[in-house]
Amino acid sequence: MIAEANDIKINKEKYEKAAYILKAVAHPTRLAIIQLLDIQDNLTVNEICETLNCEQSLISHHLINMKLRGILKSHKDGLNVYYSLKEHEITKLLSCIENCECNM
Amino acid sequence: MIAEANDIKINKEKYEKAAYILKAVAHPTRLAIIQLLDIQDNLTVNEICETLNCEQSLISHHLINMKLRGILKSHKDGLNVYYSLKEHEITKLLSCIENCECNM
DNA sequence: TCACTATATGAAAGTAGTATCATATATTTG
DNA sequence: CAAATATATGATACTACTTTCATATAGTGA
Repeated sequence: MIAEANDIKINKEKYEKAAYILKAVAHPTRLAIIQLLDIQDNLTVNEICETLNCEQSLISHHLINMKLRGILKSHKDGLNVYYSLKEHEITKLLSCIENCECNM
Repeated sequence: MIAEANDIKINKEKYEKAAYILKAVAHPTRLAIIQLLDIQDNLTVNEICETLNCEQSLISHHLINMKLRGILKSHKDGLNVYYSLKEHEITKLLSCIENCECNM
């Protein structure tokens, strides 16, 4: 067994947490939402739907799920609910993948 | 519609590719495999199984899938198949997520 | 060649994620 | 209060992913 192998077992929980976040992001529409909210904070559900040309209910499911996982935050004002990234840091996932040659 | 919105539509293919890679990685065992191979190249299937305390066939499925997606590479020598990361760059995904506060 | 080991394969079962639709809730305006 | 609008919810169907198991393949050494 290699040197740091034990660390890897111990880090099981770390990998579970990371996978939980990665799963929430590993979807084309979700990535588009993240990119969109990186460019501009506080977009309404409708604005996101229109921009991505996607049905309201589906976008709502995506948004709520990502909020649940701590990727997005939202606040309500009147009829509208405004969504933003909780951390712009998350967009680095995308650039990280773009820098990888693995998808060639 | 906001300024760069068209770019986001145009980048649809980019998001699909990125999601394809992210999906391959968004699993605790796969993350552990990646971390393991980051520490040490050229591990056999059995070494990985033993270290992660996981069944051979399951690990094999994971490895083959990640190889298919260009995340891993392998070469055979005798009975053994040695797997490595195709790009160590991919491990930055993990550190990127760790730096995010989203999973708190 | 036979037995042994390492890995891969493929089917089946189990589980999780995604899309769709109909409808509920909440807010605003007339 | 009724109508209109924005968003959320929940059930269902659909699709994709994961695990398990039995077995195949391929290489090694007696």
